[in-house]
Amino acid sequence: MRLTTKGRYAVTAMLDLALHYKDGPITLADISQRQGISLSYLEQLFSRLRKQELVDSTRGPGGGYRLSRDSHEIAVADVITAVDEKVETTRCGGLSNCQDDSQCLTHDLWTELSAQIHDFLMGISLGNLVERQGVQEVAARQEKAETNFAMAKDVAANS
Amino acid sequence: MRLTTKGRYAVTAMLDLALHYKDGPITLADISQRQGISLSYLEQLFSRLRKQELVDSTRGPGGGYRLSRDSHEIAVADVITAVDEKVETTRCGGLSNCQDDSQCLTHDLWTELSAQIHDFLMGISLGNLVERQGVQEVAARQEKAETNFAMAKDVAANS
DNA sequence: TAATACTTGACTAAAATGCTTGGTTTTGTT
DNA sequence: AACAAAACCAAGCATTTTAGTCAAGTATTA
Repeated sequence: MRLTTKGRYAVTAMLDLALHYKDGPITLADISQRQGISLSYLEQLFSRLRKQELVDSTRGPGGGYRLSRDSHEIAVADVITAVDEKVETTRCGGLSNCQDDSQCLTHDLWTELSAQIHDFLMGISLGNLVERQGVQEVAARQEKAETNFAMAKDVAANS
Repeated sequence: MRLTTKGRYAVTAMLDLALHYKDGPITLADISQRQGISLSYLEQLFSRLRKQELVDSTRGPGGGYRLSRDSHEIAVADVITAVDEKVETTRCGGLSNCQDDSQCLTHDLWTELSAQIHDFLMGISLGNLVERQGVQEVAARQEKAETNFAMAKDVAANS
């Protein structure tokens, strides 16, 4: 399980789809504009996302992409593994060409940790994030308002 | 919070240190041989680990590295952030140069997810992993013993 | 039939990766 | 004092990955 900017772009784009689910098919041009990701890079990402059947595409005018299933049925881990091609993580190939016990030991430890991270991300769905945001949005607005207020006070004090 | 091969190398090396904690200072040459990581790459990684005060070094013959504190006091997240230099993750700089609400929304969502991953990895210490392995090691040995026994029986049966 | 939208592939600049080489210090041992 | 084992440092380098661009398509439908 890797976690790079590539995966972040994919997750961000998928979240955009989840947020605009009701608006029918979403064009990549829309996502590109909203999220500041280049159109052709999105095309690459969505090619993989479609092959993994995470999104459905509609061609022609009025077409675009939409999530293939409910946002609660798509885990963050699904999105990340879809765009990150497999990299051979184990140097010993998972079998018995290890040099000594120590090597296998730490490899096992890493494998276990990696599995835990994967499980963790499997437990978080796109819908999950969007929902949580719905709740926090209010709090965030309030906090922002407070900050703005504090800053305004500072400005006033320094003038 | 990124999660790349670089971080994996660092965690693997630190786990090696944790496992050989009793053997006094561990040389990078030892880790290099055991874990199959090049010496100079380890030097780069440990330069950062030392600056973050995750390891103590001793120079001269008989020297080497050891964990700066108990393996339970070092989180996996500590190790990963030590070797991964900061990358600007937010396109809008965290402030108000976002184009519209949608952009900020998904950025917030990603930030939240990233924070969750970080928290998760903060909750896992090196000692934690080693302990868990300690439990599994016995099981592995037993399984191995059983296999050896079965193989010995086969050999006996075929003679 | 033209516009819209998706597909494919070749290409690229920049960054990251993993390593090499060639040192310099520091320090225990002989 | 000489030596060797180690940490430390820095420049450079080949390869891969990233994050795109560009161009030339194909499919769909107003």
